[in-house]
Amino acid sequence: MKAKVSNLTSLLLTIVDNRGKTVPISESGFPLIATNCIKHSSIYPTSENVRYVDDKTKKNWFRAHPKPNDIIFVNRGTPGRVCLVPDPVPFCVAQDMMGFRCDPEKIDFQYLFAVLRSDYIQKKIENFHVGLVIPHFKKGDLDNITIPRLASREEELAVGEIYLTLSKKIELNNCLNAQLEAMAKTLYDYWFVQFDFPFDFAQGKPAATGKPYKSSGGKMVYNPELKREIPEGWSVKNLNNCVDTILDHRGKTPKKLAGEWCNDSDGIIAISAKNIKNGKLVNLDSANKVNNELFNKWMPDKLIEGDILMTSEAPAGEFYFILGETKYCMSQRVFAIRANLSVIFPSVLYFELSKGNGLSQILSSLSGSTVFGIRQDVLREIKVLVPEIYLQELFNNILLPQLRKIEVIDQETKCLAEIRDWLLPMLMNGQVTVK
DNA sequence: CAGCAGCGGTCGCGCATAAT
DNA sequence: ATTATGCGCGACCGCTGCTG
Repeated sequence: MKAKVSNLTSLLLTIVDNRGKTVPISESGFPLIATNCIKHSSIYPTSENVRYVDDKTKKNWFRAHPKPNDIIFVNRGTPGRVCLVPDPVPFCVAQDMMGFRCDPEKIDFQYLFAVLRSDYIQKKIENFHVGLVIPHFKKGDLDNITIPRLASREEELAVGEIYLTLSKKIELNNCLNAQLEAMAKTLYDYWFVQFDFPFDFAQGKPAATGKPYKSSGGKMVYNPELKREIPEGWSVKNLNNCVDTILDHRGKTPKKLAGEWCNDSDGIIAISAKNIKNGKLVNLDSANKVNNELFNKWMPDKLIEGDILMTSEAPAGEFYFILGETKYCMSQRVFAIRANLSVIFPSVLYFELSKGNGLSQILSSLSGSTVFGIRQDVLREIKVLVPEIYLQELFNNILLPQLRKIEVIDQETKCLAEIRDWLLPMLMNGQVTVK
């Protein structure tokens, strides 16, 4: 039986298109999103690097604005990436993308959205790339994109809804984690930046049930190294004096170790700077891998729980706290900082470096001509605020379970995404049907 | 010879303009 | 006016070759 297909353009009522002209930007106003906001990791556009347009521009400048449930399609850069437009519409769209409005008589947007995100369509779109330097998808080629159709609109809607339900659960998880992370940061700020950690003044020591230290008049002492007051009894040390070791395998390549990258699914992931972003490991699918033999040669000293991964350049100063899975190979541009447990808890050091006094020092210590980075000897000189050990323990007891929970939720999210992307093609070709 | 700093090249993005 | 593509830059990537 010949599979049913529809021409993409025949399914659309309108195409919102503001390509070819540059939107006048203002300091504030209504958000304007660019192609970098359209990612398959999110149903709706993200708001990274958003710019703004004023009211007048919003009203008069655009040819058209997207409406809720339109599908935003990227034309240039990574052509074919799509996101849905939420209700109400919280942005205008800049150049290099188009908004598809489905004809409800002909197709449900949920289904078209899922299909457009499938590997099948994404690969098709790749074949139409033009442009010598930057891949570009021509509007005219939309006519060449055919959308596979199922036996009935009900089935199509069900497929679209499965895709969206899984995607929404993934977003919910991400949202939950963002909140957990924000809570952790708030606690850190409250205790170690504002110094309002709980303190039992009668006993003269930190206690979970105590009063906020600084605002209750706890004694502060001026510290010349940090150039500000810190609680009495705390110290400031060079990072060098807070670590057991700093693992550094930058510059190692498989060739040098008489091996090669291995693409087996059971290979060990080699993490480079590009894989660490905002406290998470990212894009691990595209990371290089090594086999066990090479791994042992490369990393005689393995990573352990509590190690802090930090990028050294391009960009410098991204962090990841290792919990749970530790079997990673350290590739280019990554240090692993291992806390000296008699001085500082790893969780405290992680927050101090990535959120507290560390990051600004790291960023101001960068050097280099083409690529900016930090040298290991400079990194070791970074000043670290070391709280009283008992307070560190209190903090760690609260934070560690929370960080673990975040890790577990991230794993679940990853799993859901795998299921979704594995299921979609089978739903599309009718191998699996929804009843 | 191992460790590691940083170089040269590519990619993708925002924007502008050439082509139609 | 609309559509296609060139330009320049910063982010990023893999690797080379210097140095102790």
